[in-house]
Amino acid sequence: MSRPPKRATVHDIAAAAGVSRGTVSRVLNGGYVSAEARAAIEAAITEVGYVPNNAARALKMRRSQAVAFVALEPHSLFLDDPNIGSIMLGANAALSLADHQMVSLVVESARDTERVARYLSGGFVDGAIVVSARTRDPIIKVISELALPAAFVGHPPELSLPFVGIDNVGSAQAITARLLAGGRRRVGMIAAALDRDSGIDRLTGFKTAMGTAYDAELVAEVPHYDYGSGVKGMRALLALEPAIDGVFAASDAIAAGALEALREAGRSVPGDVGVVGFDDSTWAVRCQPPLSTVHQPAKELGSCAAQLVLRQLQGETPDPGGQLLPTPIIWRDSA
Amino acid sequence: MSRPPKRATVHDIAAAAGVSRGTVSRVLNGGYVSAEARAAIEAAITEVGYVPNNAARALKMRRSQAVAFVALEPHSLFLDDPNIGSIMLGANAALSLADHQMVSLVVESARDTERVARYLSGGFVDGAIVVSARTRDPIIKVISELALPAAFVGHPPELSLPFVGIDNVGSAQAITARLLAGGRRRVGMIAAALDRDSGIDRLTGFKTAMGTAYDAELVAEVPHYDYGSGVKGMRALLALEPAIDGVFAASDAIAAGALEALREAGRSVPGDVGVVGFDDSTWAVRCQPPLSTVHQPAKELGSCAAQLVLRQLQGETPDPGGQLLPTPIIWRDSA
DNA sequence: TACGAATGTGTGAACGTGCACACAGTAGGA
DNA sequence: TCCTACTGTGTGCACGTTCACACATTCGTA
Repeated sequence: MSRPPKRATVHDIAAAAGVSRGTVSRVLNGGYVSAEARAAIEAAITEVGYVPNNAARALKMRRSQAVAFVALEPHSLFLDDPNIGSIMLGANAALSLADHQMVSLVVESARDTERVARYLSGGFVDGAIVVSARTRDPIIKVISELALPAAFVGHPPELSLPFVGIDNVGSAQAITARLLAGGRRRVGMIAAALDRDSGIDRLTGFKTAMGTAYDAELVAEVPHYDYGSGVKGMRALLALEPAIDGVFAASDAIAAGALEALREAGRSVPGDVGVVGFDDSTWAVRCQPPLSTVHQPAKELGSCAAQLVLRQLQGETPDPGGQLLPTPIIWRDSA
Repeated sequence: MSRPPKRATVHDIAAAAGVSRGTVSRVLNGGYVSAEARAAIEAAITEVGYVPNNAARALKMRRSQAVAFVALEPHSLFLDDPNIGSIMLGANAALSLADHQMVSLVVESARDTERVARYLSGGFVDGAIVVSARTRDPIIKVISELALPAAFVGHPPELSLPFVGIDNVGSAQAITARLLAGGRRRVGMIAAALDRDSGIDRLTGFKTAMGTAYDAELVAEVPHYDYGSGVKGMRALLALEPAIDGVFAASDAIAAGALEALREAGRSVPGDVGVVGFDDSTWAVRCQPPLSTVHQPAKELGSCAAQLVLRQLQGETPDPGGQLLPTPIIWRDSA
């Protein structure tokens, strides 16, 4: 193992400028410094090529000015979820404004879990934004034990931890209601990810909107929010109820798959069957016909989560209730 | 600003176990320790709830066991590029095996550039993987000035820095050649991102394959690798040359857009027009018909870049020539 | 007996930073 | 004149860790 080359420190600056370390520190961090001393030190800084050592600063200050963005289940997140990129960019923008560095950590294997837990607890970050946490994930335990300032995107796994999310129940209910208002009689749902709260909540919203018309037979359960699941789910629904005339898909990707299955079966959309999705992702506009769907404010989710962490960093005790962002319904041609 | 709560240190362990700091350190890092002392210390560790302080360790060791994954231009990267997720996961897997933490940094604004440069130079990371670098990006300057062990995914912006990529020229040439072998006469290209080397190289490969049949008129230039650009590009080509019977799209997303424009124009694929893409992303299989395309080994690109950094961390001087990964052609139905 | 090697433990220093404190000089008001 | 306030600078210590070194004990062997 080779050690990195030695770099200039405040001592070197002080020696080059003919002052003491303290004065250099005051130039860097503010304080009473004479004009001559300041000029000499600033010249010395560029001369010796000084870059501050974050590790030393973090050790002394107990602050790293960095916030982790922890992506659990990144495999499905990065490959299927259309929102993760926007959430990250939203969080980064908010942290950037507060001069904090966002560092994304990916937890894929058990090995990752342990290492990330060490990383979070080791003083390299001041707080964490956690996406896609499942209840009882080991990372959550680490965060609450360390009392690390944190915010969750999505439903809170522990009631005491702050989070930001969307009202999956209400949104699902609203878009289903609008589908029904169009005069549809036999309306089904392709429900996905029923091991996640988002999946469960969307199903709950659907049930609520359907009321007495709800028929458990007309719910096709699929594992993931992806295109392939949509194709399979729609085929299953068509086999079960050929007279189906409306479908709420738990995601846009599923809806796109459903359109494909409907095309196979020779049904027209929205003529024979109305289809609505969820997410307002790139899928929605590229489908034929474009999807009516629920808009997810992904960027805002990211920036709100970042704000939640930043506020804790400033000593505020966060509102434990969490925060739900509005989700406008986008009406296009598919229903 | 509230300070985080005080946490247990090696001193606390030593006090609890009735030994000295040195012995605790030997338990943690290896060395001669008696069985009793070891047992007492291990009990004390769990008792006081000790977690090592990375900042202090990094300061002393001049090693953080972390490698940065720097995403430049994340806006287009995270929203348009289908490969970035796989590249990240590949890099993370390789780093994870070597017990290194991957930390992703996003550079979107000028403010980010400066902060990330500080972060990279501050001792929080031992090396960096850089994706989507443009020549003369300020980050590149920082990396080469600091002599930070680094690897680039994509073409090298400086010839002296190691990189891993694919042979864009050769791949574009190969798939165009196979398109021509099918008997197509009037073959065009939708070329994108001509300010990036990948975009330029794919165009060069196309020209080479076309040889004397190359007609600059039949190249539609579009800004990005996305769906919308594909629709516009194909419309332009159709307007220019209604008899066009083959198209090489610079990405799968563009190819998908081209299919849409062809459907609008009432052309059948692959009957009237053959279409090939690039990337082998999720677009390729969800299109109707599925796309013939060039497979990008995204996961391998990530893991190779990680290896390149890890090897430098172990003192090897890297092969400055870079490394090109094979890109198999996937033949489906679109041509 | 004496010596070196192997095993086990404690102490001091250092990594680079920021801050509390001490100290010096000047100015202003009671 | 003395006390206080303000400006400017230097010194020592602490953050939590690792490592070199010193020291102690046991054992095998010349």
